[in-house]
Amino acid sequence: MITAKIKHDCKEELREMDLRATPTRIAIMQLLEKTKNPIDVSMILDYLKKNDINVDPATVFRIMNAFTAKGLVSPIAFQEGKMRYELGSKEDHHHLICQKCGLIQDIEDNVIPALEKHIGIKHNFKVQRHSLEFFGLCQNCQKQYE
Amino acid sequence: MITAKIKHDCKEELREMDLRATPTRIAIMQLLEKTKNPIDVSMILDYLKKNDINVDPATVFRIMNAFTAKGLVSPIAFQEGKMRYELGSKEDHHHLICQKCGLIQDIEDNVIPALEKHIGIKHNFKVQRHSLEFFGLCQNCQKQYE
DNA sequence: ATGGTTGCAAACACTTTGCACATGA
DNA sequence: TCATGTGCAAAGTGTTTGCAACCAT
Repeated sequence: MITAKIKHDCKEELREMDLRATPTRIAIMQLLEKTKNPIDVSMILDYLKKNDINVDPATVFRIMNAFTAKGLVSPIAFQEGKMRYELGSKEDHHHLICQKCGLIQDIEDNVIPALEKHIGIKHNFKVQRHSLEFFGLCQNCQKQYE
Repeated sequence: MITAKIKHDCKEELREMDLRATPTRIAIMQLLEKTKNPIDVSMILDYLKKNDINVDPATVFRIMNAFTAKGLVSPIAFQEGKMRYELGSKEDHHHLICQKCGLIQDIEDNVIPALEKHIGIKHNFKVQRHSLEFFGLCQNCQKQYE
């Protein structure tokens, strides 16, 4: 039997987090859900504008900070001088970032947890979170240099 | 017998890279050499001011960009919204960053190269560089929560 | 009704840039 | 000498904040 795929109600999800379900917040949640890659504030603004929701950038920053504080999203910084955000706090995946076309792929990982344990023991450092990204060339962009 | 520890002449090092050895650049090189942690521009400015070298921030940014372009330093971004720099392009170490006191420790690593090879094979992604940092609590700061 | 949210304007931090002047090789 | 480096001022991003108006509950 196939388990029912619960299409999560963003409105519910927000209220559960003590956040009021405003149109802007709902739209951002929907964007986050349908976007696989970490997105930044300007991408969010573009999306909202396309959907006739005209918001001030400051509001989006405030929303993303609220979402982060509630653990709804994880902030992640590539080396761009700005923050990106992705849904949830999926600790066990990392990113492959193509330096040419910007493609972002997720990769699963099982070696970092072991490394964290090792660090705890050897360096007496209590790891709370980590950040691991690989920068390079995706399959497509490699071809163009052959 | 002890191998002679060559105290590298910053002036030489700069000229070898086709960079003119100005007092500011020499001082920054010296700071980088004696500082173990990655440092940011404001730290560099503080240091220079203490040594009676009064420079414009723009100049320091230009210098760090030049150093980066020549491979003298590696830029590294923690999650702070600014760049830090460390000498050389030591690819095989990572950082433990204490979220409470800011202490930065280096750790050696041998597992990432294997992971990169695996990524190349499995995902057809050509890794050029990576970034790995662990955020948490150093030995000292852990004690204060006991 | 009322406390959380937003718009707007201003401010802040980091970084880059144009141009004239200064300086290292 | 003269290409390179610097100071200064201005501008460009990304982000935060204060305050009055607004709206979800």
